[in-house]
Amino acid sequence: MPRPRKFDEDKVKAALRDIFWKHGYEGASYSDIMSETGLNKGSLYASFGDKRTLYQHAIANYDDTFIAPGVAMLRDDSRSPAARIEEFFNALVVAAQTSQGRWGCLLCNAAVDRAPFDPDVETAVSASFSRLRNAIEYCVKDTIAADKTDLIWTAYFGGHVMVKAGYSKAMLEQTRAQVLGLL
Amino acid sequence: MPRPRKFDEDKVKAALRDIFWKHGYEGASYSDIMSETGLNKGSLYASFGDKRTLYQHAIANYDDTFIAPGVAMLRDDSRSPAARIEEFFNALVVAAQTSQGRWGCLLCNAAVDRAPFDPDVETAVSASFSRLRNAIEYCVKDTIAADKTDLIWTAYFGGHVMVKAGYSKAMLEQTRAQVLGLL
DNA sequence: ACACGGCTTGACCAATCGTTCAATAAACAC
DNA sequence: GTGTTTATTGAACGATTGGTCAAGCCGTGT
Repeated sequence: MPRPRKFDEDKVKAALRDIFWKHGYEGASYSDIMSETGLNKGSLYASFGDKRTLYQHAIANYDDTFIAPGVAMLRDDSRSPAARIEEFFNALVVAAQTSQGRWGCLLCNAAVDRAPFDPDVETAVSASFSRLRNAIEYCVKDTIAADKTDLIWTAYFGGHVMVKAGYSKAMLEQTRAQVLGLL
Repeated sequence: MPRPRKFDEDKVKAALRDIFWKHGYEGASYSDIMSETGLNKGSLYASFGDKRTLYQHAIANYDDTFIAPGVAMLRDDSRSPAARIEEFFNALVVAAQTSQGRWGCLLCNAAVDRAPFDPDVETAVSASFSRLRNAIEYCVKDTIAADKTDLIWTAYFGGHVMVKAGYSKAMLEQTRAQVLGLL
């Protein structure tokens, strides 16, 4: 049998996610990728493929790590819809005051800087977006904001743009309050 | 007296705006810039400066051409607030069905892919963003949505993210309708 | 102990990146 | 026409880009 790999595949994928999250697709170079993953190009190509494929792994890992739990939280009927939406928008407030938060949302970044040039990215991003939309729809379906799913949904991603533009925690708290005012 | 320039400065700036709008900062190469502006590198450097400066010209031109008229429209008291907000969000619906619309919003793109790495971009983008926010605030100040300025504002830019992610006209019409439902 | 075969390494590739610059072209003042 | 001054040109720069590959390493099954 062959020599086994000496790296942890999940750790490498998490590193890839963080690199592209922070630098964007074009902004992430192989020297960044090599130093952050601890692998060199040969191993990266042999194990994962080219840069486009690395980026797809990053998006998939982001979806697993951040989007899926968010969807589950929004669909958790044991808490009130308002509490769930509040927690959802808390992510924006927290993002505005942490350095990692300033990376924004990887899906949002991918939609802006990569989706127009890579159909696979467009497919993956819009799939995650839609899953989140459906979770919001489910969460608010029995409230007076039942007909405001898309508004809440787009405001959330707009908030991530504001975070990247440098707006403060206070501004995002206002947005959160106004969303909560809908229900 | 010196030899006069043989290019139209405004046309070059408009070309710069379109190039960065379409390709992003890192995605726009000098071969793109040269072919679209009709100038070669030497002239570009002599007349405008380095790539960072070219990008600033692009943002300034976008602000003049698209943001300033939008601000004026939102502040035009001769029409109803609802009509003005509707026209404002029409831009998203139109964007979703035209190829140029798929470029998204240059400010939004700049916030995502460049603001975190260039303080001058962050300053310019957040200034334009805030001008738009204030115009929305002015527009809705005497309506029942007077306390929903930030929600409308973030939803607008979130909508541009959705356009880049490939969502259809129908989806953005829904968002527009839900925004109009606020007032 | 030995040989097999995938894993890892680092040098190497052509292409392109943003930038610079010396040489040439051209319009004005005289 | 001549001289001055700036605009334009295109070649060249070093650095870096994403990608390849042959050589050696090393855990495994026999």
